[in-house]
Amino acid sequence: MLKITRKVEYALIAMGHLQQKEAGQLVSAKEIAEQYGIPQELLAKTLQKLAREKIIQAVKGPAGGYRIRKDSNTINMTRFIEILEGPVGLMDCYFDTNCIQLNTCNIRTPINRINDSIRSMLDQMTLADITN
Amino acid sequence: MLKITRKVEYALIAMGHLQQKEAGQLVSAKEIAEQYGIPQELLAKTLQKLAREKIIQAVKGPAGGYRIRKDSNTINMTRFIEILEGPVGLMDCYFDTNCIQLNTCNIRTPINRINDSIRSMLDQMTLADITN
DNA sequence: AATAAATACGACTTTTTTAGTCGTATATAT
DNA sequence: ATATATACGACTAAAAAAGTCGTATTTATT
Repeated sequence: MLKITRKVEYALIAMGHLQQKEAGQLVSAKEIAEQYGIPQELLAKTLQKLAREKIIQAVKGPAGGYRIRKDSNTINMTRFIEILEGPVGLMDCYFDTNCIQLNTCNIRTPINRINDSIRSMLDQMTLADITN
Repeated sequence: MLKITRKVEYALIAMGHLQQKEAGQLVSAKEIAEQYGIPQELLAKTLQKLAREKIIQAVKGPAGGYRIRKDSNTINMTRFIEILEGPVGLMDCYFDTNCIQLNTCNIRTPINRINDSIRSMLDQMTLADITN
């Protein structure tokens, strides 16, 4: 429980790596995958998601790869995680109110308070806090 | 990600229910399961774990069931969750250092800082905060 | 123009985890 | 005795996560 998925783990490792490079320098998914011993295909798909959301920039073709964007370290962790995994919530009913037990449920409110706490913690944390 | 498991969810619902009863009153797993529409066997096993850890008290035989212990609402959430699910950590390496990538990993330290924050949040939160 | 190396992306399979079920033993009030 | 409750391990089913594959597209290099 409360585990981060590999997708996020790999993405953070990659962001950390990109951040160390000089501004504008491109690094391929292959290079990162080899260096950290993670599956290339999976990392690639993960980076593609980040590129779609403009967290990083992708360049095609040989000698292509990914590079950090200037403001990428201002991205907060809630956003980052949700790009890769979808909604961050201890229970589904934080977002989705289709639960049949909603009316009888006696813990929804307090659980969602915890949820708020975790989210606001992650909101206040930027990528730079992790990768620097 | 960051989801709570059903076991914990069911356990919290049950604790909330028990807390509402008068001190010393017994409630069976069956009764709780029926009232909240959750699988009886699963709830029973969950409550058994809590009983083993002295969070609640079990009484066998007809008219038996479970009751709250006087101090059960002073139990902190980290403890409660870990009784049911084992170690709370965003990554396994928070507890287990068998990861092959430990030396090349560039995110272990920062991730574990987040982990500490979440844990200390849960440490400071008692069952009473949830079930009252 | 051809080639090779990179991203893009959906479909698929495998593995792991979580959820739920079942059988059997034990205790105990009636 | 019997019925009803907890106790608990083994098993099965379902869901989620992890990983793989195939194919298309872009583009630097030759």
